[in-house]
Amino acid sequence: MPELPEVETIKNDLRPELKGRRFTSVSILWPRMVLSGSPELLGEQLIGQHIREVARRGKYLVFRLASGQALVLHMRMTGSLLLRSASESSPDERRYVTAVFGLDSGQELLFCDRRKLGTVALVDSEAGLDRKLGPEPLDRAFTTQKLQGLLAKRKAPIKAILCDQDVIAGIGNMYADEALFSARIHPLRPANSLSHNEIDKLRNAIIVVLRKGIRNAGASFSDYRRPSGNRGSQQNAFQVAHRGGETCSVCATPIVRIPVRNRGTYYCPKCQSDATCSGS
DNA sequence: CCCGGAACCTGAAGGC
DNA sequence: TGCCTTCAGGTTCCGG
Repeated sequence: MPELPEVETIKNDLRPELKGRRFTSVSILWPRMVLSGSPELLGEQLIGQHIREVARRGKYLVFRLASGQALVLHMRMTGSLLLRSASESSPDERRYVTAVFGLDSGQELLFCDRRKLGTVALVDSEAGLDRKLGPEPLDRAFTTQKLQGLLAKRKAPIKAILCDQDVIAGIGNMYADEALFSARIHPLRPANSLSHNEIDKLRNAIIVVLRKGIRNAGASFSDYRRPSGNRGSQQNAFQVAHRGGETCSVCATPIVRIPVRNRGTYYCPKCQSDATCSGS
């Protein structure tokens, strides 16, 4: 489940390898992953193009091309990117490959995706991404005041709002739970019920939790791998995410799992008091 | 506009 | 052992 820290790690790993490289071949094994036109057209337009920059916006990985176009990839839940010398990938790695991008370095970029939900699109501009995504939580512009504005008038559970890409770009199920635990806020609290102090704590928690995730190269609970094939280590550092039944590191109360918008949500019932409490 | 639920996707895991 | 059900969660769509 690549969220912001996972995609950021992929970007950081790929950038030095791919910057300045040229696409020499494109092979789409799962046609439905291509959102822009046909797989054939994607290949036609991509082959020969140089990669000017590797970037990230929210959970999207963006290859900025010399032509001004951009190749935009999304891993969804089970997607990963492996960078391998041509034909050096193992059968295990090949098993779920949905696309192969050949490069003039002799390397191959493999899009691996067990559930085939990942997507790729060649776009003329990144403006479409900016239109549909909220602010980057690690930008300076993501202030407490900004977050307060985003949460105002939203009465849905704060957990659901944090995962809404229109509100903030890049936070998903795992890091939302971690940020709420760190800020000691119950996941079911209506977003507009948070006090200014709580919003301030939440903003700081979001930033700290995401930065820690990046420092640990992301969380490899299931399919996520770095382009080298290595795992991240953030899964070992989570306080509550995917830790149902284990004891809270602060108060030893068992971590509870509840559905919020049909998503598994982990929290400490003592540290994150209750949903009706309006905080201090 | 806002909210919640369903659908999409398919392998893994667990029950019997 | 094997069949069946349930689960996973990012995004998109739809109805209220």
